[in-house]
Amino acid sequence: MLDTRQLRYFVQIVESGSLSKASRELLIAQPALSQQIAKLEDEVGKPLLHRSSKGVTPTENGLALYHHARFMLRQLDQALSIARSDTGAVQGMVSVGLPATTVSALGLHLVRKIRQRYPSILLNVVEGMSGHISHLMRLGQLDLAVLFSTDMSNELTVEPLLIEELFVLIPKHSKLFAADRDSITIAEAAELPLILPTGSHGLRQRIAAEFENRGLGTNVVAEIDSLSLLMNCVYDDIGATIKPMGAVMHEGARGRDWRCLPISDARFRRRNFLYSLGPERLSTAAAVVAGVVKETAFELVENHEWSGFEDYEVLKTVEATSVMI
Amino acid sequence: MLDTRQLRYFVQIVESGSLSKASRELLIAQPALSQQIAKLEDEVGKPLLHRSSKGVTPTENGLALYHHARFMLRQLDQALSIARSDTGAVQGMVSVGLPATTVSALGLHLVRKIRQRYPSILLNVVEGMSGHISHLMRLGQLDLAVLFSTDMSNELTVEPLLIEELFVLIPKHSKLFAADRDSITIAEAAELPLILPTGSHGLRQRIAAEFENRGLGTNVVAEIDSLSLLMNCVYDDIGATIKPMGAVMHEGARGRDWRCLPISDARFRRRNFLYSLGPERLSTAAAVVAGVVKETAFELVENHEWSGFEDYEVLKTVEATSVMI
DNA sequence: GACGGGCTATAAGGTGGACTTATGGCTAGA
DNA sequence: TCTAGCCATAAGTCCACCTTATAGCCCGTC
Repeated sequence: MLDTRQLRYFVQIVESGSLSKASRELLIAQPALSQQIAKLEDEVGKPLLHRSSKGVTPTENGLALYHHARFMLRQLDQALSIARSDTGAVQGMVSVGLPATTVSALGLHLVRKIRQRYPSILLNVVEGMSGHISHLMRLGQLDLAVLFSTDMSNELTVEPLLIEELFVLIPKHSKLFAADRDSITIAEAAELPLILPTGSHGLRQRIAAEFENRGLGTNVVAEIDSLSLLMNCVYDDIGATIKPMGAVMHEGARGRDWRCLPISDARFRRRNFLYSLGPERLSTAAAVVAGVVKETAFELVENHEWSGFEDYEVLKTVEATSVMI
Repeated sequence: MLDTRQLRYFVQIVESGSLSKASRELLIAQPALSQQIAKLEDEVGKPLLHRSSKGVTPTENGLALYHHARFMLRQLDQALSIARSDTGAVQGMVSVGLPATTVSALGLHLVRKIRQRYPSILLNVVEGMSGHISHLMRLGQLDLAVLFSTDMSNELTVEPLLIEELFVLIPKHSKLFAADRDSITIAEAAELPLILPTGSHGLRQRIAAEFENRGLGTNVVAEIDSLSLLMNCVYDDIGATIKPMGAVMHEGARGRDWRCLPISDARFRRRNFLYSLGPERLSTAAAVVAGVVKETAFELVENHEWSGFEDYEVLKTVEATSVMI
């Protein structure tokens, strides 16, 4: 377990460029520094410094640790001053876990709003696959998370956020599907080469299950867990994918055009839920951020700039072709 | 100085809701925890826990520290794994200091590019007034910074980035200046009520100096160091301000319209420079980010979506009315 | 009301980690 | 060759963090 003292010493050594100089600046004997650095290197398992008669320079591993250590020491100062402040202001660190498509759909608007309304809130957005986000939420490492099911711990609060529809996504220039079609059947989708998340992921499993239920196979040509890499591969026409609109919302700005084909006979939909820590552990700042998340989601639904986002309440009247995933 | 062990104990206590339960989970005697928490409270100077016979709950200050501590403990794990990794990949933490208007002009594009091209780079964007950014750069707490002058330490590398023009900014609905005018003279600007940064800031001083050189006073009605607050006040028609285009670049998305009046007889321009740590301390990741910063700036200049950004090289042929601030 | 169990705080003692001084080996420059 | 600067290792000291012991408060059950 890294220790702040070790990090402080290490940063000073890298900046002084020498153990003896650092020892003078820290007012500590040089052999103590030598021992502490040796101990740190043992703990990391790699050499962190090149030693010479002219002093020390960091190795690549040492340099990586140096930059990280510097950031963290700054965070420690911030933590102290925030913990010391008079309460009442809406401030502090709030950690929000968002799946990648949700980051694309909501992230930028959320960050803007928090920044402009609550400049004292330090917003930490953690992006990951939903399995990973739910793991972090369970570990108590997040204040808020957007997830797709309601099977989580009783200690967390959960409320519905929105419903998103899934589309078959291919690049505009794709040869995989007739250019004049603006929707696709589920049987046609099953015939396409598909790029999906790996088999352990919820979305993948439920799509596969729906295909099976209709006697269709899945023609998965690649399994990729990184949204940006997955979208890059799809754009190379390696295969199609099935994702909510969030996956392409900022692709236009990158000069990439997409076709988003609704599945006409089986409209795949996915519920989004907002999880938060229970009230006794939820900070004022996190409660505020939760409100802004909900507001941002509401605006996404209401302004209709992008299709495929629906209010959670509206879908109480269920379409015959709707498939909840 | 906060210590990681203290933070680890504190987080576990808050999550267990009791010192005795936390001591069992950490495999440490309860009195040791009691002493460490008392010590932490001494250091912070505020109570962090409410004690009762049923256990403990965090105070507001305790809750703020809890969330911050959790984030930092996660960062420690990340630091360890990054320091342990085999080198060669472009990864690690990179800290970039950007003034507020530069964040507006470049920040979102920069973050997008880094995220998509180098997902292993953890980009830490530090926003502040340029005085503060240059202070952090001098302290060695940043890898890169965008600043407006070249009078910094010899140990840093500096290169020109772009030139931005300053405009008198008022809301579209403003009564401060005739609605049919699309430029303003410097004498007219001096007559306006102005909201500027405080007197110690470079921009403020240079604007005041240019006014004085022409026998004009400055009619400053407010001094505000926060760009968002300053822009809010300007939008309330309290006064005008003088800023680069970056100050309004994302205001349209908030439903706020602005008039950006070039000063016709004294075109205020400001050079932007990119500072970086010297080569022996610049990580591969930071060098990569520097390249992306330059690329993003270049695109801003080239695509002409916003006026007032010029390539550094082009302005070697100097306009008669140009005033370098 | 008595008892037991749970809670946190304080005191006192022990020990190992973090410091110190001492020393040695290596390199570079005059 | 000598001097100065560098980092590493050894041995000794001391103090911070742990331990056990104890006390006080509370709540629930009988």
